[in-house]
Amino acid sequence: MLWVWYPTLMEIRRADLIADELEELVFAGEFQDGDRLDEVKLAAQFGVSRTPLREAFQRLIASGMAEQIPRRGVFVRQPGPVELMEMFETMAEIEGVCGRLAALRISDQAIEVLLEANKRCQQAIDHNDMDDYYRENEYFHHFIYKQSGNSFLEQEALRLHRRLKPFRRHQLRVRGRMAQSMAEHVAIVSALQAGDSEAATEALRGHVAIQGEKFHLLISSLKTSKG
Amino acid sequence: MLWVWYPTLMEIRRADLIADELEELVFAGEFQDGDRLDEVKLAAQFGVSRTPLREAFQRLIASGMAEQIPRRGVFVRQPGPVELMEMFETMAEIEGVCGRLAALRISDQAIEVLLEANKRCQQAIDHNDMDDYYRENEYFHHFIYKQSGNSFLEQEALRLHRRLKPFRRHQLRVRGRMAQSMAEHVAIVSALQAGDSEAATEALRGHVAIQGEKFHLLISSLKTSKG
DNA sequence: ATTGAGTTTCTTGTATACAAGATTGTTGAC
DNA sequence: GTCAACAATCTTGTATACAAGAAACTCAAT
Repeated sequence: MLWVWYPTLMEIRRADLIADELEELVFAGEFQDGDRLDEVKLAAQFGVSRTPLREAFQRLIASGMAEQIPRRGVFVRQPGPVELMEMFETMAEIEGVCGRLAALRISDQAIEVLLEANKRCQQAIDHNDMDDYYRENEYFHHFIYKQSGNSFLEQEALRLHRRLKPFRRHQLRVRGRMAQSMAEHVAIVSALQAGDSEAATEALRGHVAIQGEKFHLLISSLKTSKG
Repeated sequence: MLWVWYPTLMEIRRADLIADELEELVFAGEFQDGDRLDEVKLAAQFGVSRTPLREAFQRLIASGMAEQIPRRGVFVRQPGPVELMEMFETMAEIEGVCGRLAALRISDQAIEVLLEANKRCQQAIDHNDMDDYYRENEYFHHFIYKQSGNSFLEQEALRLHRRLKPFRRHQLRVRGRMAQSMAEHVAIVSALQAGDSEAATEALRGHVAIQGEKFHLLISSLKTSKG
């Protein structure tokens, strides 16, 4: 027998909603590294019982945002400077890989899309609209992940990209960073257009890695992300 | 006040044990793609209530081994041929990255360790001991992940390596594969020793990618993994 | 004041109870 | 026989109850 499944409200599970909210809270720096996630307090806060909370915890644990010690509790794990550097380096390498594969597989049509995206990035710079630039930049990168032609890799890249989001947010404030970033984008598209996988790898790796290299900026963003 | 924490039995949580067992069952091919994980049946099977099971499910879901449809249930997701190819390609690229960074950072002492590991690999070949070779090969790769000097990347590599384990298992049975694999190992160590990041990347990428290229073998291993 | 055994309280892990959506089965109209 | 409405049943999602380990507290001995 056959029936229809309406993909209307996919999230009727409070546990999922709570997991989302908790992730936001951790990203927003509402918790210090090592803070215990108090089941009872949070249950009261969210107006639910402990059950859905504990399911939500498992999601945070699996994504590395929290750690569970049996019979002790669940503790949030904020990445320290070293781990952050490692995460940025990994992101840079993975983006490099996406670029490599994209250079081998991208279509002319997709190149056009990237050129359009870059045009919008340039407009954002012209208007000095940082939020807009951030949005367009994100689109640019996500689109390249997709052009790797490997949706598994794409998902992994998206996952890490999302995890690093809160630490990348303030990077564009650095004087002249937007313009530099834009120039790198142009170089990236050129490499992709030329089908030069080497150049695409290097361009993307460098483009992302630069964000991880400002050690003091990272640390300060860590310290100020709370307020 | 201070107290001591004995890291004796870390897993007193039945939920964690069950998650491990479920992962094993999925890896072992006990479930078909799309099979529903029946809470009540499994609860009876494991001799626990639904609660720990549902927590275990979240772990499978987070690792992509199962999918949850609200109000419908949790369904196992076995990768099809296409996704498997993508996962192997991603693994190859990530190992390439590990090799690249390792070439830049590996110590002479670590090189010695790899040479020793290769010696043991060769012995396994001489004795035609496939299990032993498999074990030594795994050690070899894990050790290279570590030499990337990036423990975040290392963890990601380990995660994917583990996820692909069931599909790599039968690869060594291919005629002459062990010897070829061994030769590649030698080339990899040479590249690392020379500090040649390019060569190390290529060598590792090729070494892993070869496993994903036997499309029919993968498919057949998919079909026969059940029996 | 410090230590440590014994006790109390708190928290987690699991079982069970209950509510609501999803599936299946039945019945009657056509 | 097909289909639709309705009812019965099953399954999931959440709340609550209970058991046991961990942390905090008490208080006597030194």
